[in-house]
Amino acid sequence: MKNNIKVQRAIHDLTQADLAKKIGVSRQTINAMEKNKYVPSTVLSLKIAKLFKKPVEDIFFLEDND
Amino acid sequence: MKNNIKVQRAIHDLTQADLAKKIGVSRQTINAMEKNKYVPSTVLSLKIAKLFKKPVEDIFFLEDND
DNA sequence: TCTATATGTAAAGTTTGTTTTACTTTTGAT
DNA sequence: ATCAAAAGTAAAACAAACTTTACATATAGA
Repeated sequence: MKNNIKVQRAIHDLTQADLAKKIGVSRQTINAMEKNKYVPSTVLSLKIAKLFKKPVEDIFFLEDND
Repeated sequence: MKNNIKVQRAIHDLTQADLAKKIGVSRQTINAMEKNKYVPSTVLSLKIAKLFKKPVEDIFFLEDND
């Protein structure tokens, strides 16, 4: 799975730390998500999508190996 | 977080085992999700949404305590 | 009622998400 | 060139997702 959180952050002018605070996770969690180190929970993706006012599918993308 | 997987299954006439097989998890995982035993990964919610041809937000819902 | 299929549940174990702390590297402004 | 803020990274520890096995309960049809 991939995501475009970094782009959404840029659009909304948020640092990783800002975003982390807003959705209630650590900054490292945001960083790891952006670097595709792991797959976040559905609660996290829903929160991020809500914050950025986009559907989950516009931010997180399935890949062939998923 | 809540979800309406059971309803979607009914609409598509799928058993828990059917759905489990289609998205590549165990039947108990589907059962536990329906009973809100845990929060699935974003890969799972994307796959389920894709299968049911609905946005993730139409199947999974944030609650106040999330 | 008998039987098959679907669903619920539980425990143990493995894998993976997430936090915390801490340090390094990059970037941008002065 | 310097400095501060932002981003990258890593290891240890903990929490949660997910699997496997196994059994119990429900439901519907013959």
